Amino acid sequence: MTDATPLDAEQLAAYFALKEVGSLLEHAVEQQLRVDGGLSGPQFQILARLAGSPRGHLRMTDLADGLVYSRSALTYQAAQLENAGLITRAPAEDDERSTVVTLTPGGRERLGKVMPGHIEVVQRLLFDTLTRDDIAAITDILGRVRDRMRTVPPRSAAPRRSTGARKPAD
Amino acid sequence: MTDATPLDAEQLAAYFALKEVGSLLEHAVEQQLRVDGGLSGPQFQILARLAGSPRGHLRMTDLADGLVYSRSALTYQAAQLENAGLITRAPAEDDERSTVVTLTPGGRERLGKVMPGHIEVVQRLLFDTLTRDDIAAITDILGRVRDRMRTVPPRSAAPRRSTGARKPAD
DNA sequence: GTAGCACGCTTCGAATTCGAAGCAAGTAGA
DNA sequence: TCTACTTGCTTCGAATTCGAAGCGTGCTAC
Repeated sequence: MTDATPLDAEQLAAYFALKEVGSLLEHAVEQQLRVDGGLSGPQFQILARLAGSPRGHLRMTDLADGLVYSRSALTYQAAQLENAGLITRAPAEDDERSTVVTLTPGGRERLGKVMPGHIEVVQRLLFDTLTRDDIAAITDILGRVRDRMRTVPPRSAAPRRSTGARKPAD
Repeated sequence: MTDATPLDAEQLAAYFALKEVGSLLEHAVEQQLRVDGGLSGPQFQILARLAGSPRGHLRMTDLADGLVYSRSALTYQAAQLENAGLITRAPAEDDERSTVVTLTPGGRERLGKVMPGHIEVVQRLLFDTLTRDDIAAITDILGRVRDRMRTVPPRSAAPRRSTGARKPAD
């Protein structure tokens, strides 16, 4: 069904803009986090999610579901954060398999230290340029896209043409 | 969380939607590229930029400017692509310092092999959900944001505080 | 012409990512 | 209870990223 209809110019522009903005924003944010609080982007996300949860603790799986990282990367970062004293890890009481991650006071404090700068960067880079209508528009549009992405099957089916990938990357 | 002039709910939603969509799209695309043509995202970007340039060749610096990677990562990926026979590298004639990267026929072919699938994925994930108006809207909005981001100084310029008082995560 | 600085790219070591494989705990069916 | 499957997390090795340092080349002032 999808003919090789190339993306038209409008679409290409939208696609590139999306990718570029995402990357630039991410870079700027990571820079700020590192300078202000010695946190990496992933680490900040973990702490932020914990802070946002009712009791300041979540299972590893719950954490992973919200993030885009692999399980193993999460394990790695959790270990880093634990070493830094920002979180603790303990087996869940009701299920020995699960690991419950808890935000320590130190973790909460660190988060408080970087939040103002974080907000400032996002404000300056992203929202200073945008009107409320703009914000509403992209929230609506990207929200729909996100739901769609979470729904659509991961396309394990190869495309019809030139199956084979006959030359691995070497 | 604290109330230190936080982003309001609208802004937060927009911010998260942006980050999430960017990440999901990137992951999906990388998956497809690897399956269809054994290319990584960065590699694809390099080839695509070369293909889009008038003569199929660019200096390393020109390449780097368009991408978000560090110089060293670009060098690494260029070496990979050269080994795979998809590009060549040669010193520039007019400036011995510069390296000119050229797309080989093989590189062009490889690009042709992955493009249909690439387009399909982007179509399915991103544009099937969007109307033309949506597309125009995000192109306009994100285009403005991108220009802004490329312009605004990296924030170390204005507040020159904390020359050495920064504490790494340890 | 030559010293000094700027530029373009590469090399280096450390950190972080991923997927696959491994291990322990839970669950269901006999 | 025993066996097999599922689930949750960690470990492992390879690949990729980054910034700092290194090395030629080009430019400018003297």
